[in-house]
Amino acid sequence: MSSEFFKVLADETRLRCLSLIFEQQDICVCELSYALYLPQSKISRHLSIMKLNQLIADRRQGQWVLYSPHPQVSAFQKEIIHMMMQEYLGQEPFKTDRKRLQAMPNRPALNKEAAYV
Amino acid sequence: MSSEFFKVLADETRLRCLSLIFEQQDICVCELSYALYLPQSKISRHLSIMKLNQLIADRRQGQWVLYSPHPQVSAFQKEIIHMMMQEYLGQEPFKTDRKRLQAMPNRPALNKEAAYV
DNA sequence: TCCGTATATGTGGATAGGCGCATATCTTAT
DNA sequence: ATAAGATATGCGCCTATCCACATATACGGA
Repeated sequence: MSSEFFKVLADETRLRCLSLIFEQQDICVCELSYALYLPQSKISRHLSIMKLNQLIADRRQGQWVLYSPHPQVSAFQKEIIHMMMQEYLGQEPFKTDRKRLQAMPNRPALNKEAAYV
Repeated sequence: MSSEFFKVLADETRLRCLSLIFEQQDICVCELSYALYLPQSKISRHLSIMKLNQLIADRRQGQWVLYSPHPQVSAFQKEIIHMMMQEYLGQEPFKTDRKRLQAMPNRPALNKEAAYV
């Protein structure tokens, strides 16, 4: 169905998560939950929808599950996601999401290189 | 809400109508209904959603109501709509919609210049 | 092994969205 | 005035979607 992709984008929580994932490349659920200030279960469910639709991929990194852009996102989808980011990153609630993430103490994903050792 | 625009795009019937409207500039409900082979009431309702969201505008032309791209569609929205068209026009059901429209007998909008006289 | 942290998911409830059918309104032609 | 075509919308139904809360599972450290 041609509208599937847009259905995935038709929720603000998903747009907020998606933009952080495409920015950070690797980010875990608790970071998203902290940045968006929303319950973990809500974040997790939206991530699973985007994962089912092949927009994002996940891999376990010890205690955490890191989410990243799916390697098979089409050029079309990538372009739209980037345009969406260009349009919205300067606005609320996207701006505050970034402020909160920056201010998060002990961000797990920042230690992901260390975790490889 | 940042996801409003994508909500409007999250329905295949609306994408099919929208692409015809942006292609034809002026098209009436019965033409869309004929091209998409869907009940008039269904088309009409989806048009009203897109009109509410300022993606399309309508004006009465005698017996018909002609729909066209809304003059205040943002650059962002316009780009996404054009990318959507580039992505989908080569596919079904978009292709068949165009075939049916081309084959429609007595297309009202084709006489719109005559109607001005 | 036991605990704390991180994540996913079952469940039920509330709401939104889409649909078909019938009907009201508007316009033109007879 | 009446009829026919074009369009919008009220209504009820059904399904999808979103949510909060609780719970299950997985992992790492003590």
